[in-house]
Amino acid sequence: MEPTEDGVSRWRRVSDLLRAGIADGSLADRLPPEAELAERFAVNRHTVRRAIAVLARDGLLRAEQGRGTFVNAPAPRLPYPVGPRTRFSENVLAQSRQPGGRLIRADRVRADAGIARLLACDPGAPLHRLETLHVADGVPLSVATSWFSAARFPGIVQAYAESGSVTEALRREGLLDYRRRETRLTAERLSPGDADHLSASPDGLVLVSTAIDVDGEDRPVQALRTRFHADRMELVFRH
Amino acid sequence: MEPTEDGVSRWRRVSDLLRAGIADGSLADRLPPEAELAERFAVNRHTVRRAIAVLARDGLLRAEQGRGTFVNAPAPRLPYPVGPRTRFSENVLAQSRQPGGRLIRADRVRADAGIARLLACDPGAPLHRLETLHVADGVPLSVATSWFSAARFPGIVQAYAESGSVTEALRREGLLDYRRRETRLTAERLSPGDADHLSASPDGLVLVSTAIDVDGEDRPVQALRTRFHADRMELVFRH
DNA sequence: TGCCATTTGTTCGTATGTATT
DNA sequence: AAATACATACGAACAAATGGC
Repeated sequence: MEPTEDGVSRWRRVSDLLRAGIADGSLADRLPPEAELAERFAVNRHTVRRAIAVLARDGLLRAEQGRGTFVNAPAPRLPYPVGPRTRFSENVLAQSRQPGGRLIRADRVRADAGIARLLACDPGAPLHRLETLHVADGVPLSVATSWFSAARFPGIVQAYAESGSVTEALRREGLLDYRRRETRLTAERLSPGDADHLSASPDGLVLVSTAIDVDGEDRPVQALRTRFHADRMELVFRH
Repeated sequence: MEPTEDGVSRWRRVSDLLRAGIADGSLADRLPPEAELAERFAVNRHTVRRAIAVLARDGLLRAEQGRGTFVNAPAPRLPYPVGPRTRFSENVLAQSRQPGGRLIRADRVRADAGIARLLACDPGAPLHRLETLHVADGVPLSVATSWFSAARFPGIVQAYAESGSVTEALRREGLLDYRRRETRLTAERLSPGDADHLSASPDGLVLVSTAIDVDGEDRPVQALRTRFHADRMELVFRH
């Protein structure tokens, strides 16, 4: 028997092919019978069945005995406007959904070179680092890591934990208003930890936004690295 | 002993973890010794060695007997500012690189529902569809599909083929200026065709931008779906 | 109604690849 | 190098549900 040359098992490869076919619409509505798929992918029907089982567990497919296997329509992506005054709660409420969030982790770190440049502080400066999860109607949409000056915002962790909102936490720390200065975007694969928090398949994709928020004097107050689940939302920029 | 429950062999998982660590910078410059990595990932040293061998073959790592294993620095991402007046050539020139582009394909199509909504035209309206490739210093950065009204811009294909620039082609068709109204962003895996045009590995990622350009009277002139190679550039939004 | 083709669900057995001891 | 345990893959047969005639 031929080995799995690239370290990925056959059922997994078939599963990925099916997932891609569903995503690009070439497999619409109803899947061909297992026997036909087995022939098409040159694998045993067991292998096809295992691939289907995984996708069914993820909610993409639904197998009905005697009838066939069907493609579940995916939820549409939630539009997420990004601008100078982006606020997660407002964006979610604007779509008639219930926003929510929770603190995953908080710790104190020292600024590395990259963060120091973003926050315009000295490398090694003490920072609060927060890992937060953001949900709409109970569905996880994004995970964010944010860095704040520990000197300027000593109680930010406590304030966030109590209020569940960055805007409100900063207000309690004396900052009445802030705005987004810059957003940089790339795409990445989900890290295992993020996949866990987002209740997502580990081979999903995220839009990674690295952003700087500044106060009224244009001084950075927050560095932010947000991983948006690419299947669940799309970022919208109005120019 | 934990099995490979998810269909991916252990050396492959370790390989992916190392690749991710290299990508996000948590494994910089020099790798820890194999024995330490084996302990960290809770696998045998043989497994770590196999994982490293794969990455070394791909050029990400370089193992030197008796010294250690080192990370080869990847090319940095090209920053690509996006705003109301985004022009590919200007962005590339601003990074001291030589912009270029070529027409991959051009044909006439009829507007489907989605494009009709974007272009504010009737479904079924005749359109020119252009598939274009954009490069900097000979490195492919993005592939774009754009749609233009065939009635309003009858010679757009010819004009683009001759000038290699959308701005210039529209000018020849009588449109002196245009601007970006909206950009929507998601992330996807590379399609096989795009991977080919971008000279990229077929499991690479793209940032997918769906945008509308409008004329002085705010009427849509171009619908645009651009796939930016996520490893080669990052989109920058100033707010 | 019953019959039959189709399709998914289940259970054997057997062989091979993978990771560790 | 050998032994062990587990995961993956294939083949064959049969059971159970569905739908058309």
